[in-house]
Amino acid sequence: MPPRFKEPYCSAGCPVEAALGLIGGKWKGIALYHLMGGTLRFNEIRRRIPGVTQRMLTTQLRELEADGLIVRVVYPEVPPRVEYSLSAKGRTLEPVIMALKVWGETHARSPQPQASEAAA
Amino acid sequence: MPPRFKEPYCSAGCPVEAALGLIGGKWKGIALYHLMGGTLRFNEIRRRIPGVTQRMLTTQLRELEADGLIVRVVYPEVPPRVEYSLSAKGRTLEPVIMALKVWGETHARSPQPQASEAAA
DNA sequence: CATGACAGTATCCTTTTCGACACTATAGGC
DNA sequence: GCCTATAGTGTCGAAAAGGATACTGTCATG
Repeated sequence: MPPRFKEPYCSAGCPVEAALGLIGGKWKGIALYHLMGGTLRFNEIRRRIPGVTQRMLTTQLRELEADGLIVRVVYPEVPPRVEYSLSAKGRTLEPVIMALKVWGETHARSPQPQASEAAA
Repeated sequence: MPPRFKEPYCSAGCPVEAALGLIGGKWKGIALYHLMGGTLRFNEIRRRIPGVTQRMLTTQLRELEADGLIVRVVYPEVPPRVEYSLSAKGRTLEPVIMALKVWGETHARSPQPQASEAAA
C-alpha cells in the first residue's frame, strides 16, 4: 500500500498525488491497461507483461483490488482459476490511463526500444 | 531518476509507465501542478507544499528539469534568485495532471481527514 | 553584532519497493 | 513416476526513494 498521503499535507495538488498513489506501482499501470481490454486470468496478465514475477504481479493486483480498482474472482476449481477485471471505479480510470499513454507515446519515447536499427 | 524502464520489457502499456516514471516522484505532481499557475521561485514552491524539505524539493525539481519538463533560470544576483517554470514539454502535461486531479478529487478521497466523527 | 532570507549541499539514516528463488497442492499428459 | 500448468505464498536480500539535520555564503534588517 502506497504510504503517500498519511496526513493532509497538501492543499490543491493533493488529489494528483492521491491518484498517483493508487496507480503508481511499478506494474499497476500496465496491468490496468491490459485489463481495459477485458477480463483476464492471472497467467494471461503475466504473459502480457514480460519481466514481472508472480510475486510482484500478485502484490500489485492485490493492491489494486484493495483499492477497489479491480475485481478478483476465484473459481473453486482445480487447477485454480482466478479472473481479474476492472471494477466500475477502475473503469473510471480509463481516461486517466489513456491520457498517460498518449502523453507517453508522444513525449516520453525515452526507452527507444531499438539499438540496432540506427542505420538499418 | 526513476529507474523504471531500463529495458523495453513491455509492449503496449509501456508509455503509461514511462509517463508515470517522469511524474511519479512524491512531490513532482504537486510541484508541476503549482507551476501550472506560472513561474515560481524556489521558496515560493516550497511554501506551497507543506511537508517537503529543501533537499527533497531540490531533488524533485532537478529531476523534472533533467526530464525537460521544467525550466530553471538562475539569476546571478545576491541573494540568489532561481525561477522555475514549465517548459513547452511540461505544458503538454497539463491535461494529464488535470485528469489525475479530477479523478483524484472524484474517486480517491481516501485520506478522509476525519477519525473522530464516526458517531458524531 | 546577531538574525533571517535566499537557494541550495553534504551526510547520514530509515522506510519502501523491487526482485530472485524456492515452495505449496492438484490434475492431466506422456 | 515425471513434467507441466494453475495461482499463488514465504523468505531473503538489494536497491531506491524519501527524510532529518546541519552547513554554505552573501545581503538586508534589527
